[in-house]
Amino acid sequence: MKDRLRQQIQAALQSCFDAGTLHSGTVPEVQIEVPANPDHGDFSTNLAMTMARVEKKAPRQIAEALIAALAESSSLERVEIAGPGFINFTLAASCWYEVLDEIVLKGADYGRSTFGQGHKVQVEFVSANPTGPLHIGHGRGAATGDAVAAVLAAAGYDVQREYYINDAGNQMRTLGLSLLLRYRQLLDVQVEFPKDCYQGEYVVELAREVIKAEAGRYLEIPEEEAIKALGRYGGGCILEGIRDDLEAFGVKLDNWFSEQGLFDRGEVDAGLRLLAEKGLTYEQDGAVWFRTTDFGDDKDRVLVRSNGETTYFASDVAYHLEKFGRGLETVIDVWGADHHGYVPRLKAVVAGLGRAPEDLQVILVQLVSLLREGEPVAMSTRSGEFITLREVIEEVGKDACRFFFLTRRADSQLDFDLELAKRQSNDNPVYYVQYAHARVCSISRNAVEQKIAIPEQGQADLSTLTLDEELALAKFLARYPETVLGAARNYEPHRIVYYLQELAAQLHSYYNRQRVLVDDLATSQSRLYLIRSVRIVLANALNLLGVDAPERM
RNA sequence: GCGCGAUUAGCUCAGCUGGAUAGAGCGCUGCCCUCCGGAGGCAGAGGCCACAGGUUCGAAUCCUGUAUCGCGCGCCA
Repeated sequence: MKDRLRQQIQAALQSCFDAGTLHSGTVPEVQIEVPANPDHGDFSTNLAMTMARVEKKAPRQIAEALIAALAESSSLERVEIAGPGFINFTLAASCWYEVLDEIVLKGADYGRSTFGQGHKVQVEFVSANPTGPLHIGHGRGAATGDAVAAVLAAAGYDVQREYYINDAGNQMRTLGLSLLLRYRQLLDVQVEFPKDCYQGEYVVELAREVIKAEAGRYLEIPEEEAIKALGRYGGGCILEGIRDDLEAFGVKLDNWFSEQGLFDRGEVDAGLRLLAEKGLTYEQDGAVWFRTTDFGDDKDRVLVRSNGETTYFASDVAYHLEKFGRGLETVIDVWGADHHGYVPRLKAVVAGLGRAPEDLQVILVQLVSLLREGEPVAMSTRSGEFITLREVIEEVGKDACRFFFLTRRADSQLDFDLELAKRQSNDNPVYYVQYAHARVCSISRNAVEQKIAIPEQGQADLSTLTLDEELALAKFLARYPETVLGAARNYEPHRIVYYLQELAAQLHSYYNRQRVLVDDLATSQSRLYLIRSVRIVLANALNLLGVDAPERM
């Protein structure tokens, strides 16, 4: 709708140039927006004001010339100049009826676009170390990454969802050691359990399983060997648990990428060599450094420690080299906000690899504070008393959990109240939105019972949809595709959440004011057609968030 | 100390990349079920968009400075 109007305006502009009523000759970008105030029409443009300078003419004069040149069009009901020089357009109702036909025609595809067609992007998210179960913060990262990926896919991008498994660093040794120590304790060997080992109860449980399966075998073999084996075993078990949790959370990854694999294939060495060849590294104090300061970082970073071990950062060089080697054009990493200091150095990596820094996008996800009836729920990773994602899913359900995680922009802190998330009332936005969907389904069921046929695509006589709130609904539905696109381009899935809440509100309001099923058959049918469109958009939007659209609740 | 991010209604937050009279939910006040699901709706009160400058036709939005808060600053991952 907006695009069509834009073309009309551009054509009018061109004919103004041809006729000499305007003479700057350059067609600027035509910005069209939906005015906040409905009295200002369906769309408005500030074109006359932005052109005032080059045209050396008053905005209103420019606007008049433009309007005069606008081709006669049945779709434009009213065009007027307002305020300092806005041009406001009001479209005929028939335009909005077409939107409904389009929605019903496209169904689940309504809202999808080809904007990103041909572009390969990857969203890497969660990527929690396999040293402990996923906690609530990982859950927010998962919901965010998954929704960003979904929104990008809807915008036409070719999207991969990936989990990077940190299975190569020191933390795997620490896990092995923690496991071995718990194992010894369970077998009545007196040992001290150091602070920097993993404190969580899950380590004890893992140790118990090891005993069940292999009894006291690890008491006999050399310590380092036992640590290694147990680290590998424990990491594998924990990763399985993570997979299960993500599945329960409705997150499907396309790829699980192992850091260890980078070493096994020699890609870490290859990455280091590449940087060296480019002259981006140097040796100092026995360590190898990357000149990240050349690319705006605060200080240079170590790739290879003086003891010969590579750093996590070296793995990341290899990993991102590998990613771009796959033909990905944009790589999106979703991180906890406490890692924000890491952004400049990874941007430096990307630049050092010869890519534009924008080819790497980092989405920082802020902390989640867990509340219960407004009171903070204590959690501390250090003592091992954290709330796992699994527990929260089991308590409040996948849908409420995902929805709440996405109600705020990623980089703002989130208070997540468990009791509120479970409540089944209008305090709770998840139910509010899902209920709108269920309500529409319920009305449709009643229609079927009353033998009122819901019109097929294109078969509805919509001229009975004359009420303001009906046209407002259609207009709002028309904005869904651009909402999806905006969410994709900005990596901001919360825009979908706000859209949903607004759409649900309009639907509930309409429901309370008007009956859908009335005595007049034509009116009933056109209204059924309208709410059918609403249902489609609600379902599509919820689907992007990974939240179910129930027919009954 | 340096860097990053924030600051919008009593509370929690949006604000469509610079537009017209700044919005929503919660909370508060008062209403609406002879009605397709009240898990709902309507109305009201509530604002110096942290502060001070600047950019321009126009600023919550962009720039500079100040204040306050959060986070980060290892040859850890």
